[in-house]
Amino acid sequence: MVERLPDDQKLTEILKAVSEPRRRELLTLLVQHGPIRVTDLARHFDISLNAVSKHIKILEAAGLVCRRTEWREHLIEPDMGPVGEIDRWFRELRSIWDKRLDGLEDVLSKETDDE
Amino acid sequence: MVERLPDDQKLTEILKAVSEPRRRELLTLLVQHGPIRVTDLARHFDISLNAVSKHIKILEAAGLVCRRTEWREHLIEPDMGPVGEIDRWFRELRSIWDKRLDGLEDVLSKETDDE
DNA sequence: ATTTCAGTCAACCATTTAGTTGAATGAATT
DNA sequence: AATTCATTCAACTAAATGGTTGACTGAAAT
Repeated sequence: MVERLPDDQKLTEILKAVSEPRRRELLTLLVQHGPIRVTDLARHFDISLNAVSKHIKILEAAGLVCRRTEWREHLIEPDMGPVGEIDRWFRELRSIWDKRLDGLEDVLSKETDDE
Repeated sequence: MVERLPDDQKLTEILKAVSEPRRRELLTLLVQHGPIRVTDLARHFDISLNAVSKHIKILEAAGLVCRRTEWREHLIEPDMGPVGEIDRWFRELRSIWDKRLDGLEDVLSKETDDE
């Protein structure tokens, strides 16, 4: 069986968050615009304010966004940090891949025929 | 309104594909193991062969995996290529962010308040 | 000729997801 | 006192998702 890494859950949360096109748009607007209120954010999209609010909660849970609340107004701003987790995963995967290919060269020198 | 990039759809496909923990496990096993048959792949997981088959199709559609079919036997092997798309997206996002921060310094000197 | 086998396809089910509308909250403004 | 306002919460709907079981295919092995 395949071992499940401990940070798997967090990585899943991050990846699921950014796999939604609208959430990526949201994120893009956030990095372009900087801190912005939920309502103003919603104005740029053709979905309801509520939908935007929910998307933000998901981004927030993933740590991709943080919120500074000042009574009614919630200032939302992006946090690129968690995207590094994705990068780390990718890097690890590639390292495993490379390691295997290195090992393969040894096998090739022995001429062990296997495809 | 927010502009939608043309490669958005492909990126979504890739991200959705890897956002599924089991698919990441599948991918991990693939890079560790190299080309492997669907059935052998499935043996490592506690879900049905059919479920694995479906996951592979999704990975394949995203270009993360390719398949060499030889009659009944389908040899599956990973392709890290598309993960670069994720990286590119991330990099672009960060570049926008950095650009904005640079601009912000100018704004701070002018003190033009605008939301 | 029958069975075995690797894999997909099809139909179905339960859960999650993205969206909606319609409250409720409670300070600030009128 | 009544209204406005920014946001979330709750309930609902439709669609997508991940899983299952049960065919089906057609060469190879018995």
